[in-house]
Amino acid sequence: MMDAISFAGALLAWYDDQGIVLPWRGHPDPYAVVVSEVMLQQTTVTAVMPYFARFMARFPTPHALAAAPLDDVLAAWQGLGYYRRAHNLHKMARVLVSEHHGQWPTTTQGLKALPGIGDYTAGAVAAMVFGQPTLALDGNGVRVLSRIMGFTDVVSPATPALRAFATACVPKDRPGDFWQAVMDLGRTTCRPKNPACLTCPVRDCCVGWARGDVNEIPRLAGKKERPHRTGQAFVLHHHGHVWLRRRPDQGLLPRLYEPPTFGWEGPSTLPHDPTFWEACGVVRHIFTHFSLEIQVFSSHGMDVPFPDGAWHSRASLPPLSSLAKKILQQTLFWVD
DNA sequence: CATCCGTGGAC
DNA sequence: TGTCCAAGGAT
Repeated sequence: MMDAISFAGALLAWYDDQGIVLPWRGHPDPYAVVVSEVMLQQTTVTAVMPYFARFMARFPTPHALAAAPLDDVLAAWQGLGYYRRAHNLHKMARVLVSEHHGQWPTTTQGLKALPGIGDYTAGAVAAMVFGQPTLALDGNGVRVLSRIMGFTDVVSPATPALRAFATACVPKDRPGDFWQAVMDLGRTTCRPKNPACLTCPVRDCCVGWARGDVNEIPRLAGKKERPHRTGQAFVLHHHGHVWLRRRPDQGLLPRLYEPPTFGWEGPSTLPHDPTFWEACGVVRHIFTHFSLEIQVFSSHGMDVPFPDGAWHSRASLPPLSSLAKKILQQTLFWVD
């Protein structure tokens, strides 16, 4: 496995030379690393940056997070997506305080037992915070390592050949830096599309580059096609107030608020005839597993027209999804 | 193991 | 405009 050793050495040399600084790097506090890792799940560094800064200012410690109302956490998360992460992070803080005396587990098994921490995040925290030579295979790790190996089969973090090569790569003395270097290389150079092989610091170790089939690697499992849904939304606003209801605890956009919507989450009948409302056009939104087109209707000063929900002041709106904000903006209701 | 979970940016 | 995709996890 001399290839693995020389690859890791060249990658770390590049990492030291690049000196890419990120706000959650070099933190002695595991909490900052955990928060950043959870935010970074399926989310770009660019998108995470402002959220991380605000979140750490608002909830500086696990104790502060555990003591905060869930609605405050959701408000800090709104717009970032995958809201179950916010629920899990809040739950994680409470478990840490109540069951671990605020002490972080230091093993991958212990970390993985916490809500919101899976295989990747447990390995990443164990390596970056506690210096353990664990595997932290995410999308970057799979892409970078499979290209270096020239591995042309369908691949995932569970693929034995990939895990074997990764194990041979991880330097016992700098496992955290190694995985962060893999992330940096994967984001800046070994990108999914248009990889910058000409300036790659580990080109000489790369079987895919030598063979010229980097763009065919990795071969990922096929994705499902996205169905289309349609529905309606009714927006009431009056004197700087808007009628909102809270979504259920589980499922899509859990516990976020929205104007009443119908027809796109299963069978439902319209409580009002849209004919007598003001049509405000449509809002389109793309979720991971379906696309959505909502017809938006608005009316002013009506009596309480929906069984659930309440008026909310524009000055202190509850946590809203990006979809809810789009719908409100469609009626020229000022949000954000 | 397949499905469900957001969002915005790049091309 | 459509498509892909980004430091995944829970069920």
